[in-house]
Amino acid sequence: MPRSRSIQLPDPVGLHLELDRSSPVPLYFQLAQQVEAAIAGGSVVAGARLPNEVALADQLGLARETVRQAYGQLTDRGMVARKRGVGTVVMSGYVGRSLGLSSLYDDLRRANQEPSTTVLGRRVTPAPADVAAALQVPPGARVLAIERVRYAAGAPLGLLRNWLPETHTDLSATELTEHGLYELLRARGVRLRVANQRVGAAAVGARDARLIGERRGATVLTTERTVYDDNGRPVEFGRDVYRADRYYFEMTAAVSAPGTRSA
Amino acid sequence: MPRSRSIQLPDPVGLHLELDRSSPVPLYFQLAQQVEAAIAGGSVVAGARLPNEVALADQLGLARETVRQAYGQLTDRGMVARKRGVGTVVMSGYVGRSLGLSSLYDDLRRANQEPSTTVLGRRVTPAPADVAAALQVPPGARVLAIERVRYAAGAPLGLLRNWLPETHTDLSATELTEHGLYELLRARGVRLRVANQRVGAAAVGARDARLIGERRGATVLTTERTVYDDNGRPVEFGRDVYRADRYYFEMTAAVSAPGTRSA
DNA sequence: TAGTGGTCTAGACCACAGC
DNA sequence: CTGTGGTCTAGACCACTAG
Repeated sequence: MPRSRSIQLPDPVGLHLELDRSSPVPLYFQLAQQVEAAIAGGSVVAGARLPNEVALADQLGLARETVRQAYGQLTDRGMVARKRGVGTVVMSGYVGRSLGLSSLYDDLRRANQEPSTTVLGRRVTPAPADVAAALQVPPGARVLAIERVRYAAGAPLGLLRNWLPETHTDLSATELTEHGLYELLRARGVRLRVANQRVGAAAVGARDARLIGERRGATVLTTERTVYDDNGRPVEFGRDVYRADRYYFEMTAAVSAPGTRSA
Repeated sequence: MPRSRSIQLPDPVGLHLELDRSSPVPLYFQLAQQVEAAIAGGSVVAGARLPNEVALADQLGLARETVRQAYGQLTDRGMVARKRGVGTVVMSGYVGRSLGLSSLYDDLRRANQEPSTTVLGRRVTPAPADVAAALQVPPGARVLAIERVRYAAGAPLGLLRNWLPETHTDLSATELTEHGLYELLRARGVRLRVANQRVGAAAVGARDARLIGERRGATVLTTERTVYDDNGRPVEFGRDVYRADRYYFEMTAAVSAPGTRSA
């Protein structure tokens, strides 16, 4: 039985962490980011134990709750699992790409797939009934309808159709060609909060097929999505169609239950 | 009619909440559940403002952080949005069904669709290479392979194929007919923590088509999934095939960023 | 029994929104 | 300015796991 300073079997991992107390970025967030980077970067292996809360709080001069908040964030994202009496362990199988509000554009860019976009159409038009319902505007209200094709590695990946309420009818085709839609909205001060998405499969129609370089009737992945801002107002409704041979969704879900604090 | 206190425009909603301090269920969790029930039950409408933290903490005799933890949980699930200087507002468009570890079985039961299951096969077999990799066992290791068809409203919905590591090779066909797989695992003390899932679309093969009452080549929604327990060990690998005309995935995602605390 | 996370408290100060 | 949530502290006590 080892006395004071010797370490046990699954020894806590060594991390060099540096917090900037003068930064506007919250301390718990800085900490979470750095630990996440260590995990994603491979410098902390799956199965490794992270330092316990008390020790880490002490080492960093933080309160224990602050460390817990950071660790809790990693728990929510499924990067680590925590158990009483045991510790905080790095999960295996983390794919990193939970279904956030990052657009496909962001995803691909991250994967160095060099995505590009062609804007097929951009016009202000009266909202069809289903779009109006999703955007919570009166049927026939002016909305911006956008149609784009996304390419990756030079070949078409999917067809993106978006509708935006009147507030953003001034988005230009140029902007849309060069930036992701959510990126543009964020730049305009829109704070995206929640997305509801429905993912299904279908046989593609003739026109859509042509646009994405498929045969009519080919299998495609379809999504329908409404995104809300922090006022709870719908800011985008989208219907996308992806080539099944070139795209899939990947997501990570972590359970939440008592004993599985969110922070 | 309440007191003659003059309220502002979007007045905080009235909730009758009761906490049981002697319960083993954490206070923040009880609170979150009750508020969620009020929202889901429609007694609190989208756009309504919830009581502010300080007032609610005072009313319930809780510390503010405890109330924050409850509200934070609702924020994570996309049910409410919170803004400094404004308050906590119930989001519209909440579908309730974020991609947790609930099985399709659970989902359908919740929707009163009366699901049923037929176990087509259940055998212990050497793990194929891909399954072994996902379950992190040596290729050829003994695993339990299950094949089931899920029915809803009397018609086949999808084909479920699961592989479990040696620990649970004793699950019986009877059990699997009567209970969801995750339900059975939980009953055995397995604590599911994280799932990685990949959703795609494909044209169904001849054998699978027959099993789900489709024509060969019909469009199906496919998923591939690994579920991990709280030790970070894989406890299930699954490949499912759903009829595209009868099933889709629906999920809610909430953004996380500083200023959007997880709790 | 010792080590770990889980819950909860009672404060403090700050940042942002809206009047 | 006031009201709201966002962050942080420094404790306390409890519950679970492992040796």
